[in-house]
Amino acid sequence: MSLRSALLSLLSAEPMSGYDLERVLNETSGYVWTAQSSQIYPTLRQMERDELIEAEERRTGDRTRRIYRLLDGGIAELRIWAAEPVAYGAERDVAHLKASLLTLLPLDQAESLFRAHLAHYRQRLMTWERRIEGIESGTSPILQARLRAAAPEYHDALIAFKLLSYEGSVIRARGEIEWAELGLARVKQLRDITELAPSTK
Amino acid sequence: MSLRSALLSLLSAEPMSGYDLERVLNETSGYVWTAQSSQIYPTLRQMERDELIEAEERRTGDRTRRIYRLLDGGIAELRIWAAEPVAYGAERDVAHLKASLLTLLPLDQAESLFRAHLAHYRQRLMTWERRIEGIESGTSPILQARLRAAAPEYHDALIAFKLLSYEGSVIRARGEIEWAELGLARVKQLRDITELAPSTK
DNA sequence: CTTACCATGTAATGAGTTACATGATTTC
DNA sequence: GAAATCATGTAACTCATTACATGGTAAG
Repeated sequence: MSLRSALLSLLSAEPMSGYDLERVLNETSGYVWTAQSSQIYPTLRQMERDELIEAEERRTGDRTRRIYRLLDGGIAELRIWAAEPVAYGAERDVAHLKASLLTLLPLDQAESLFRAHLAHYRQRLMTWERRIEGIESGTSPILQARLRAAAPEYHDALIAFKLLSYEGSVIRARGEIEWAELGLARVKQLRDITELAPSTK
Repeated sequence: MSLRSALLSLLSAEPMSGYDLERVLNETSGYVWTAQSSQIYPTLRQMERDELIEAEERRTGDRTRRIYRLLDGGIAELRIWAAEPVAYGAERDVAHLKASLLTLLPLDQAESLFRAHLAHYRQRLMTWERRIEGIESGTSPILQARLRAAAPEYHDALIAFKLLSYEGSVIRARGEIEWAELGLARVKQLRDITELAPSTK
C-alpha cells in the first residue's frame, strides 16, 4: 500500500500524469519512495477502478495523456494509512551485510567497499541538502503547488513537515558517511598490523 | 542472492540446521539480514542442489535434523558476491513516507508517530549495544565459533569487522532517534503556533 | 531527419510475507 | 499431561525488478 500512498500524496499537491508522477517520485523530488513506470501505470489504473483517483484524458495531436486527479476517497484512504502505526519490520542492508563478510576478502577490497559507500552517500547528502535549500528558498515546484492548494494557516506545518522528511534523509546519509569513514579507519589499522606481523614472527 | 550469502556466511562459522540458522539470523545475532523459515528452508534445499552446501541428517529418536555444512563452492560464491560492488538502489522507508503526510493529520497523531519511532529505535539501539559488549567481552557464541575456525592472525580482522557491522546499526539507530526527536520538537513548535493563532486573528 | 524525451503499458521473474500443516521432544 | 520450543516444510499472494513493446512529439 505504500506506493499507492506515495502516489496519492503527490496527487494531493496537484493533478498529474503517470509520467509526471514517475519523474517527481524518482528524480525531481527524490522522495522517500520510488518506483518504475511498469509499477506506476498499473497501480494508477487500479486506484482508478477503486475510485481513489480519476483520469482526464488530454490529447496533444495524436497522443493521449491521462491526467489523474485525487478524489475524496483517495484523500480518505491516505489519511487512514498515514494514521496507522508503522509496522517496523526487518532491516536489510546489502552494504552492511557485505561489510560483515570482509574477513573473506583482501583489505584492498574492503577499502573499496567503504570508498564506494562514502562516495554514494556524499552524493546523496548533497542532493538532499540542495532540496532543503530549495524548500527554504521557496524554489521547489511541488511545494509551491501544495501551498497554493492549502489554506494559509497550514503553510507553516506544510513546510515544517516537508523539511523534516528531507532532514531524515540527511541524518541518514551522514550516518552512512560516518560508518564508511570508521570502516576505512579500521582497514588502515588492520593493514598496519599485518604489515608489522611478518617481522614480529 | 543476499539471503543465500547471509546463510552461507553463518555456515562459514559452523555447520547448522535450518532451524538454527533462522534463530541466529533473527534473534540471537540480530544480523543485518532476516528471513522466515518459509524462505530459509527452500533456499537451503536450492543451495544444496547447487552444491554450495551439504546436509548431514541427524536422528534424535524419531525426528530428523538436517545439519548443513559449507562446501568449497559455497565459500567461492560468497567471496565473489562480497567482492561485487553494492548496487545502491531505491531507499524506501514507510516511517519517513508517513512523516511527509503528517500535514493531513492532527498534531496528536504526528506526535504519536514520532514517539513510536523513538521507542522502536531506542529498543534497537539497546540490542545492538549489548551485542557489541558481547563481542568485546567474548561472549558471542557465533564469534567464538568463527575464531575457533580461523587462523590466529585473522582474529583481529574478524573482531574488527564484526564490530563494524554492529556499529553501523548503532549509528543508524542513533540517527533515527535524532530524527524522531527533531520531529517531536517540530510538532511542539507547531502546536504553540496554532494555539496562539485564534487570539491573533 | 535524427536524437532526445514524452507517454503508456505488458509479461516474466524474483524476493519476501502470511497463513497453514504436521508432528516430535523437552520442560514444568 | 500441558505448554513451550524444536524442526521442516508447502501454497498463495504481494511487491518490486527487468526486459520488452510501441509509438508520438519537440528540438537541433
